[in-house]
This record gives sequence, C-alpha cells and structure tokens, in this order.
Amino acid sequence: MRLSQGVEWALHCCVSLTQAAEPVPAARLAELHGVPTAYLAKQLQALSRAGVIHSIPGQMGGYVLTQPPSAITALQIVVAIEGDVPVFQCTEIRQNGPLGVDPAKCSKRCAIARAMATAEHAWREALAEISIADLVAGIDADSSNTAIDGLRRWLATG
Amino acid sequence: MRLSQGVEWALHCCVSLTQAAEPVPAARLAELHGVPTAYLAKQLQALSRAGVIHSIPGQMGGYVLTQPPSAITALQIVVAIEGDVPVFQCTEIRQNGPLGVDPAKCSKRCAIARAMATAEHAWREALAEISIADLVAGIDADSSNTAIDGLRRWLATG
DNA sequence: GATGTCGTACTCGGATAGCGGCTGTCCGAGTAGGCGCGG
DNA sequence: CCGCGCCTACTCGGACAGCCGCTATCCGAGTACGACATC
Repeated sequence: MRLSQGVEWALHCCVSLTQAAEPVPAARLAELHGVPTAYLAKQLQALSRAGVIHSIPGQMGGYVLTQPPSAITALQIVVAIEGDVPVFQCTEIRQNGPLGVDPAKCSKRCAIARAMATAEHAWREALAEISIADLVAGIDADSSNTAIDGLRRWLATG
Repeated sequence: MRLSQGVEWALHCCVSLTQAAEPVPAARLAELHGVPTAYLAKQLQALSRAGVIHSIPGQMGGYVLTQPPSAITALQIVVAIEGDVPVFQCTEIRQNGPLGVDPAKCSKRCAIARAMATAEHAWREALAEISIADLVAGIDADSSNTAIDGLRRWLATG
C-alpha cells in the first residue's frame, strides 16, 4: 500500500502557494519543484475540484489557496488526491462459505471492519491536526528562516 | 490508496485458526471463506514468511498460529501482507528545481515527511493495539456466541 | 507379531499470465489583458 | 483624450497511451501416513 506521489506534490504546492501574492500557474509550480508540468496539472485539478485551491484562467491566471493556511489540513489534501474511499474495504466475506451469516443479520458492520476503521480514524484524526501553516512553520524552523523567504522572493520575481 | 484484499482474508484466517485444534490446510480455509484457494495460499505464504503462522507439510498438514491470539496484532498481519514500506514515501523534491536545497544539508527529514510519518505512526499504533483475541471477542459478542462455536465445530468435523 | 521399506496422496512453495489503477502526456475550450481604431 | 472592439497569448480542463503492482492461477518439491513384505 502506497500513497500516490501526487499527495507529496500537492502538499509542497500548497506550502508554496502560501507565499504567493498572485496566482501561480501550474507550469511555474512544476518548475519550482522539478516535476513534469502536465502531470502536476492533473493533481492541481484534483485540488481545485475538492475546493482546496481556486483556479483563475487567462493571462496572469493560475492557482490560489481558497482559505488561510491554518485552515487547510493535510487530510483535505490527501482526500482530494486519493479520494475519500476507506483504506480498508470490507468485502463481507463473513457472508460467504458454509458458515456464511445471513445478510439480513448484518446490520452491524463486521467486527474486523470496525477495528480497522478505528485505526484508520486515528490516522485521519492525525492528518486533520496538521495544517499547511504547521508545515510552513516546520520548514521555516529547519532552514533558519531562509527557505520560506527565498521561496517568497522567487515567486515574486516573475 | 487501498489496502490489499489479502489483508482482509489474512485477518479472517487468523481468527479462524484460533478455533482450530489441528493444522488447517489452505484449501479448507478457502472453502470456509468462499475465496479462491490458490490466491489465498499466496497470502498464507506471506503470513508464514513473516512468522505469524507456521506451515506443516504432508498429510494432516496445514497452518497453525505461532503465538496465542492475544499476542498477534493486526499490525503484524498488515505488515506481513503489505510489507513494511511506509505509506508516504518522500521523494525529496525539496532538492529539485531552482531553489533545491543542498543534499548535504538534508540530515533532517523533510518537515512534510515528518508530519506524514507522525500520522502514519498513529495508524500503526492503533493497529498494534488490536489483537486477534480482540477480534474474536468482537465477533463473539455480535453473534451471541454462536459464530465462534459454529466455527470451532466446523473445523473439528474434518 | 514386530519392523523396515516402499508407495501414495496430500501439503506447501515459488514461478507464471491477466487486468486495473497510477503515471505520464497531449491538445482543445475559455478567458483576461493588450493593442488599434474610431469618436 | 476616452471608449469600444478585436486579437493574441496564456491559462486551465478533460481526454488519451504506457507501465507497474495487485489479482488470479498453475505445476513442481517435499513430507507424513499407510500398506506390504520380510524377519
């Protein structure tokens, strides 16, 4: 099991967008991160559909965050890219075989599915606790406040 | 992102094995759960390699748990089937592009990777808290103690 | 009757095809800005 | 000098191939049990 690579790109792009004063085109974000433009555009479209970022067409267009960085969570981004399907999908094999239980008596979810859902919930809770602002602060601390400043300058010098 | 279907099968098989007094062949477990025998055998091999179950060849052979149900965790089973690769794999795109940081200065992991790892750790912690014995107890409670008893009887009547 | 040997049937284990989803790419629709023309 | 219309260039958005990993399957290696012949 592996998270799509687009999740990493999307997280980095959202962090970058926090430092932009104007809309940033997909091509520029791709150049910044050294990734294929066309494929990154696909991920940005997913973020746009999920409402995390807003797209502006035409000249001087690009992408902008729709909310302040502290209001956007890593969970929103993961869900936007991966979809909101559960990681563990119960196929109800308890209803199969010679001892299969009556489907009519399956009002409660399978105990195994419940347990796995609990663990998955813990993961999602942790992701929801991570905001883009937190990530920016973390990067800032790591680089002694140089990385974010450099990013802002690079984005300003069109 | 989706967990392999084998995880669900492996969990159900481990629960079933807790009620067996003798080794259970893969074919019998497949019949019990109504799944393809050959593919289930593949998952059982993975569990065997991980040391969760022990295989006994020859007539009257099959699979047995290597530890008491309370000592086997859902995390062990997930790792056995999926491998212990992290869900979020950082490709270090912070080193790419015009603002790429010097690889020599990347002693600390990327702040984004750290945050994602924290969330993943919460998931693994939750999975480690789930034992096979817990799952058996949950199923037992759901069915008013009929499902587990029926399972034990079915396994006994070769 | 006890024992050693052989044969058989059953088990697991790894190696082999097939398909869906992520990866990577392209071109068309739509829009904002800039320029030129007319008033 | 101001306003309007057209054009261009740039942007996003969805539709189209390619490859890797999960899904599904098969056959061979190895072992324990049972039967048989022998002592």
